[in-house]
Order: sequence, then C-alpha cells, then structure tokens
Amino acid sequence: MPEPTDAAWLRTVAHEVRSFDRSSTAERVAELLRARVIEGDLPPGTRLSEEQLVEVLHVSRNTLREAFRLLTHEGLLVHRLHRGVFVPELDEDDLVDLYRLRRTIECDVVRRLEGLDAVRLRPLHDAVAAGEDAARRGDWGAAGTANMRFHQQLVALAGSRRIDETTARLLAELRLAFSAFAVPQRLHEPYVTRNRALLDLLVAGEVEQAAKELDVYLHDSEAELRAAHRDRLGKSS
Amino acid sequence: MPEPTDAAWLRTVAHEVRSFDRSSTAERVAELLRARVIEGDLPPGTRLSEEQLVEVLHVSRNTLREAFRLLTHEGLLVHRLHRGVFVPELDEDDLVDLYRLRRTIECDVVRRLEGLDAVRLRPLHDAVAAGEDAARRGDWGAAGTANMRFHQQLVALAGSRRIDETTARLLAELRLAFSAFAVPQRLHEPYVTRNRALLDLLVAGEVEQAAKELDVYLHDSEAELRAAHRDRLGKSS
DNA sequence: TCTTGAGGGATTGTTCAACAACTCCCTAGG
DNA sequence: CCTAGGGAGTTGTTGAACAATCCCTCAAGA
Repeated sequence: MPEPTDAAWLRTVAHEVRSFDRSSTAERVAELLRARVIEGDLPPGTRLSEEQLVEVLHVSRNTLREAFRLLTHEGLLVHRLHRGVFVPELDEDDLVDLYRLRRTIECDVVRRLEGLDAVRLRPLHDAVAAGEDAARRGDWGAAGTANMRFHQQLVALAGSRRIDETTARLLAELRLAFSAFAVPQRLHEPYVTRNRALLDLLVAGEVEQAAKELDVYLHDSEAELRAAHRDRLGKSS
Repeated sequence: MPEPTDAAWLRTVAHEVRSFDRSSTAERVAELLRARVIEGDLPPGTRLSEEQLVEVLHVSRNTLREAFRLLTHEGLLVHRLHRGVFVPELDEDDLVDLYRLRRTIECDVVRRLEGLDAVRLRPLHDAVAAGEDAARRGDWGAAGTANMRFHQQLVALAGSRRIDETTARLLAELRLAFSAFAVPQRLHEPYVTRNRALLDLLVAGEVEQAAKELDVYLHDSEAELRAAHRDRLGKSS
C-alpha cells in the first residue's frame, strides 16, 4: 500500500542503509539497530517484528535475519524459536554476571601491563579528556560513551584480539543494562575523576596499584547500579 | 548429475539433519559442521562451498548461510566478503592469544571458588575419571575430549553464564588449533594426571594452590603446543 | 620476458514469493 | 472456572532469480 507516498524519505533511509559500503548490508542494518537498542529507544522485552522492520528498512527478510543474528551474538537481542527476537530484560543476576567477568578481564589486563609509554597510553588519554570535557558540559550521555571508550582502550593495551572482542560484547550489554535500569546519568560523574586517577597510575607504571584501584572501582560501580535498580523496582511497585 | 544414485545415504543424512528437533535446522547443520571442523576433517584453509554443501546436506542456501554465521561467531570458520567461508588457519599468535585469555579466566575462577562440596565437584570427578579411563585404553582422542569437558566443568563452578559461553568458544577454537597443528595425541597424556592433582587440591579446598598449579599447567601446555607447531613447520620446510 | 589490462566463468550477496510449522489468543464446551 | 480446539498471525525454510564481486586466463604492449 505505501508505494508512492513515502518514497521520498524511505529512499533516503534505503540509501543510508545501502551506501557507504565496505561491509555487508546486514552489518549496516545491525549497526543501525544496535544504536537503537543501546540508546534505550527500544524498551526491554520489545519484540522486533520482521515484517515491520523489513518494511521500514527496505531490506529483505533474509538480510534482516542476518543482522538479528549478529546482534544476538553480541547479547543485544535474544532469539526465541518461532517467537522472534526481543530486547533482553536484564536482571540483577545478569548485572552481577557482567561485572564478574568484567573485573576478571580488566584487572588481569592491567596487572600484567608492562612497557607502557606515552604513545601506547595516548588513546586512553584521549578518552579521559573526552570524558572530562563532557562532564564540564554536563553532557552525561557523552560522558558515558567516553567511559566505555576508556575501558575498551584499556583492555586494548593487552593486544589480544579475543580479549577485545569479549570486552566489546560485555560493554555493549552493560550499556543495555544502563538504559534498561534507567540509571540516573549523573552516576557517571565520579568515574570521570576515577578514570583520570587510573590513568595517572598507569603513567607512573604502578600497574599493581592500578589493578587494585580498578577492582574497587568496578565493585563500587556495580553496587551503585544495583542500588539504582532496586530503587527503581521499589518505586514501580 | 547425482540424482538417483546417492539418494540412499543422502536421505539418511537429510533425515539426520532434519529430525530430532527442538532446535532450528540451521543449528543442526552448524552442529554437524562443527564436529567436522573440530575433528580436523577439514584442513585449515579449506573453503566450504555453498553449492556443494547445499547439495550434500539437502538444506537451502539461506539455512546453510545461517549455520555458517553461527560457526563464524564461534571462531570455527572465517568469512571473507564475496569469497566465502574458510576453515581458519591459526598461527602461533592465535595460540598465545587463546591461552592468554584462557589463563585469565580459568585461574580467576579457581582462585575465587568457595563453598565447594562433593556434589558440586561431581561433574569434575566424572570428567577426570573419563580421562583416566581413555588413557588406560590408549584412546587419546577420547582423552582430549574428557580434558575439554574437565575445563568446561571447572569454569562452570563459577556459575556464570557468560564465563561458560566465553570458555566454550575458547575451547572450541583450541581444539581446532590442536588438529590444525596436528599435535601428537600423546601430548594429552600428562594432563590426565595433572587434572587429577588439580581436582584433589579442590577437594582439599586449596583454591589458591590450585590456581597457581593451573597457571603453570596452562603455561606448560601452551609451550608444548608451540613447540609441536614449530616442529611441524620445520619438517614441512 | 615481464607487466598490464580486459574478458569471462564461477561464486557469493541480496531479494522475492511461497508454503510449512509453530505460537498465541480467543472461544465454545464441559 | 477450567480445558480443548481452532483460527489468525508470525517465524522457519525453501527455491529461484539476478546483481556484484573475485579470480583466472589470455592477449597486447613495453
């Protein structure tokens, strides 16, 4: 039915989805959906209808399904046989699970660091600066993004492809948890400072000290998030 | 061309692929291919032709592609745009990478264990027993399988879904590396004993000691594998 | 001889349409 | 109030078609 009317802006979307290549269409669709999920535009529990998305995105069902599979393996969607894909509803157990693995990986990476120099720490420096800048502007969304980048770059220092991938999945799921729990953005505030402190320790080569600080840091973060979540549950009941 | 002749056993395969449901066709195809890849039936670098597999497996190209995606995200296949999927050729760097993450996760899990009892250790006990039994029979293939099960059950003690999944991926890739490097199966022999020793430490509740032993254990294993690999390179040149 | 570039065949990327299989909800009957 | 069954709607799978890309071959030119 929508044939001649919406051709205008739909062409635009279709073009956006189909152009700027060097990756497959499915990957571009996935990227588009990933932003929506992480941003919290789609509430947890939402079912993503194939029919509906095929219509809007102007891609075939097969391509869309491939995008679904990509996001499913990132933990950003869950797939139930014959029922479709849904935005996952993370609970407190998931949060504990995520932080458990996160502490394991991040602390271990930091503890084993050696041969650090200014060049290698540059990406970390940039992320911290971006966080501080966002905090000054009061843009807590950007501060959150900068924080994720900081941690991704932190583990990147290990130079391990598989650690990078695992961490990327972890952080993506964590962002989903953030928006799902509707945690007040101001909660990010103290971590801008703590990231700077962490970086200073690394510049000084105090890796053991940094690892310990990071462990406490992550425990604190987890505790705050759990508190926020329980708070939210209390309100809604 | 192969229309009436091979209908017999192909029907069998088709039936095996299509029956025993409770999972999708794609997942069953993936399972079938996973075994072939892990078992080393398909040499590294082999391209898996869509056309060919569609013919043999009697599934559609779309379904086969979904199976490919599954295995790609497990690291058991690599996908190159417009060129198809291949059995990955792991090199020494990959081996280092795999063991790096493996040590991080396994040792951390063991170190944090508490409240162990006979019931929780039962799956570990079974895996160790299976390994010893296989070793007595000289069945090193089975010993390898039992070893993988031991480590999977070991991390399962942490009770973390995401750690389980990450480990499963790791071990699958590692098995691929084993067959890819064509390491002599006898190399598994000493680890049957070491698994038993590790289990004994856990029964005694000596988690810190167990973690240290496991760290050495995994370093040794990595070193032997690297040596075997270099050996192999030396011969072929 | 070596390099370069233009076919051409083969394979993958993507779309489409149809049907089968399954889930969920609603209703009739107990 | 509870259960069985049927229908609507959604996903699962298939097969065919066409476009896009890669790779190999072969010929022309330096």
